[in-house]
Amino acid sequence: MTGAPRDPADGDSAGRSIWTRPQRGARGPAPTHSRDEIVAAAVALADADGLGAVSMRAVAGALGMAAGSLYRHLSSRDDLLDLMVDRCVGELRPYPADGGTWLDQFLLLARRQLALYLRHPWLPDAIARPTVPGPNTLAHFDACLRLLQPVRAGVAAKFEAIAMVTGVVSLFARSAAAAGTVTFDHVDLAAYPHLAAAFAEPPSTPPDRDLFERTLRSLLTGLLTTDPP
Amino acid sequence: MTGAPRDPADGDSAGRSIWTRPQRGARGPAPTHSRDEIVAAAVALADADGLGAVSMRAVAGALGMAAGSLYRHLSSRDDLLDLMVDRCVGELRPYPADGGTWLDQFLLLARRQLALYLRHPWLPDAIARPTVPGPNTLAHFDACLRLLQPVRAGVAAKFEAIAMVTGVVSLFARSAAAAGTVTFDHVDLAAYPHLAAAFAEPPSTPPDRDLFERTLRSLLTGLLTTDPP
DNA sequence: GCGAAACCGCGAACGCTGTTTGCAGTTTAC
DNA sequence: GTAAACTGCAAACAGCGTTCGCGGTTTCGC
Repeated sequence: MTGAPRDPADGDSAGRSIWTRPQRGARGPAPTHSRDEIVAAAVALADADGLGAVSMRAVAGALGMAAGSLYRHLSSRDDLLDLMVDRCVGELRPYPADGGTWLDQFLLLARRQLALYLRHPWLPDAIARPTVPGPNTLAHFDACLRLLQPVRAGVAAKFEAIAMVTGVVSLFARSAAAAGTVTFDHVDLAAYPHLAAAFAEPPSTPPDRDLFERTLRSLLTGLLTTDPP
Repeated sequence: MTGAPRDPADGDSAGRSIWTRPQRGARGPAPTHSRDEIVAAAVALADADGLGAVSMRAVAGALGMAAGSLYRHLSSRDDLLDLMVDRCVGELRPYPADGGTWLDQFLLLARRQLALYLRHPWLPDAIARPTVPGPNTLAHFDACLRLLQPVRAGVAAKFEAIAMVTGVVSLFARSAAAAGTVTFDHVDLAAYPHLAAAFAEPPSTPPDRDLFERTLRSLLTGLLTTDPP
């Protein structure tokens, strides 16, 4: 007979999130697949065909298990996405050690972040969702705060700056992924004189090789250096 | 008898998009609902309960029609979202007339954009999707290019700047909408010394009242003024 | 050692989604 | 006046996230 025992996948009423939930119970048989295996399979699926390809049935199928079985390890697909995000954010380790300007260090981390988002093009979308920060995300935040230690600004301003940098990196990653996607073909530009003029111009020089660095540099100095503590 | 006539909702093989498709045929009875009515109902739904509430059945239900009937006017839900975006972008009109620095003018437009995104919190998400630009979006682009006319920079750089501003405005809108949502409660901060120190500090002064303007100003000057043509 | 409790994986279901399709009924063109 | 074209509807389809009850397996307490 099976009663109504504690389901480890439950929210547990006290707000037990995926980060504090034990990976397996202490009583039953060992799970045939670990949580890490599941998350890794999901990340592989997302890397290959985007976030939309990460369906419970697809993830389960990739591991040779039934869709419903996933709910022994996770309580929802959102949980899975949170785990995927945190797993990939972990790839940012190790964080830059001290040495150099705080700005240079921060830009180095931002570059690594951009590379990460290009490696996992679905990450910006997954992060845009309301997310419960996991250990790796917290560690990343912590590292950012450490780099910003020499900056004389309030914590609120620092948090804003960190969030803004993450957002701008996402923008760069998205625009890089969407390069060549947007097309103005088959559009009658007669009603848009400035657009027409812009397209009539000879293709100007590509804006800048280091647009990324210049953008973030001006952004960070603007946000943090002129702000009184 | 009903053969296989040209379905106006078809992509039409020649890439006939939603923007070039006629609103109604020339032969049958008049549609009981116009395309604008449908889009308006969808926008109302999204404003009230988010993009997720914009299902074909919900939109159709709000207008007292069947779900399938929507496909007489649109060829997909993506089409509907494109129409919604362009409809709301139309609220940016009229665009700032000449008078003042180009930067001031551009910031004024950006402010209106931010207000728009706060009025329709789903807009950033709908815009993040790959989208076919509609007439209002094109007009907005055109207006941006007009404002940037006095700037000596290549068109590519201007396009980058416009996209970046739109993106940053989206970031501000999102962070404003998510204010108070993110919580670090019930998290063991022992392993994250800098995070712990940050929360231990007395709540510092709110970073800045005009963070928005300062950010965009430093961003735009960084992107456009130091760039050789 | 043994019973009971807890846990795992499975398969079938539920309600929801976007979309397609045949079927009237209505309007217009020729 | 007939035929073509169009509209709307109801039903269906595949896929989605999620739930539930079921045997089989492992571990705890005695």
